Amino acid sequence: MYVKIDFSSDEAFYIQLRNQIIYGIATSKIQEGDNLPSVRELAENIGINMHTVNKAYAILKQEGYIKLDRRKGAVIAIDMNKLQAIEEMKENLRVIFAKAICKNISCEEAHKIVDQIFDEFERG
Amino acid sequence: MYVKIDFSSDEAFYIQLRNQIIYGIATSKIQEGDNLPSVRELAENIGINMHTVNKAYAILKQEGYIKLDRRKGAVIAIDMNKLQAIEEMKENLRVIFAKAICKNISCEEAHKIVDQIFDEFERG
DNA sequence: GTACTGTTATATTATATATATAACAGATAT
DNA sequence: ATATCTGTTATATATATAATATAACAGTAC
Repeated sequence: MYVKIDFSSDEAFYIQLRNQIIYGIATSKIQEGDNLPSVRELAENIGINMHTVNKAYAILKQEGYIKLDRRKGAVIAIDMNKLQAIEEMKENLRVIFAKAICKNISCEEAHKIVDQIFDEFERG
Repeated sequence: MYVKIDFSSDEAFYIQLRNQIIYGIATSKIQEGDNLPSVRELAENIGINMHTVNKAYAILKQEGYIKLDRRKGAVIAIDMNKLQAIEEMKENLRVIFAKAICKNISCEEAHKIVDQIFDEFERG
């Protein structure tokens, strides 16, 4: 599970880090029960501050992707509240597909792209 | 075309405003050639600062949703660069569907939700 | 001229981001 | 017991972004 931060990106480090860990779970590079590096170790590896990693972990915990174990540290543990996850997904998709409609992207084209992305993740 | 800002939201005012104008275009409440209210007028109506509205307009212009006419002010004018729009859409969808896969939402379920959202916009 | 556009400049306040140093409580191994 | 590892909390600082305020500018229109 390699993590790379784009220091020239306008996206906050802790958001980039959170997304990459979510990508790791989606592509099965890390899975339920696996433990993440400690905040200090990961911060050292990436070259960012410990508190920035800690913020990413805190958000992943709050969003239901990890749990924190005093012994093992941060452990992948998906909170499977599908209804809630679907509602949040819908809200995010509305903005994206509103843009798509403005740019004349059809529902069929959107479906093709959805398949493409799911394929990407399933192939790792 | 009514615009409402959620003052308690953690989303920036100018982002909320931009999104609502995009929703307006996607639902055909406003269309190609229509002009938006002036920055001062809209700011007054919503109860926010002129510069915040101006920022939203500047972004909408940069993203290819409006053009600025010295005479008419801001006018809806979609820049139809589909390839670019599709690439941007893909990038945004990756994060959302990575989350979906973590939360055990299937590709089929995603497709259903896509249809739902496109329906919402087409019905207005 | 007067009134309307978006735009720019300058300044201020508040919040978010990222860093740094330090300490704490619980777990673990030596 | 001591040392070492967890996440967590506290405090402080620097920087960037967001939102506001007041003011002016260059076109356009009546």
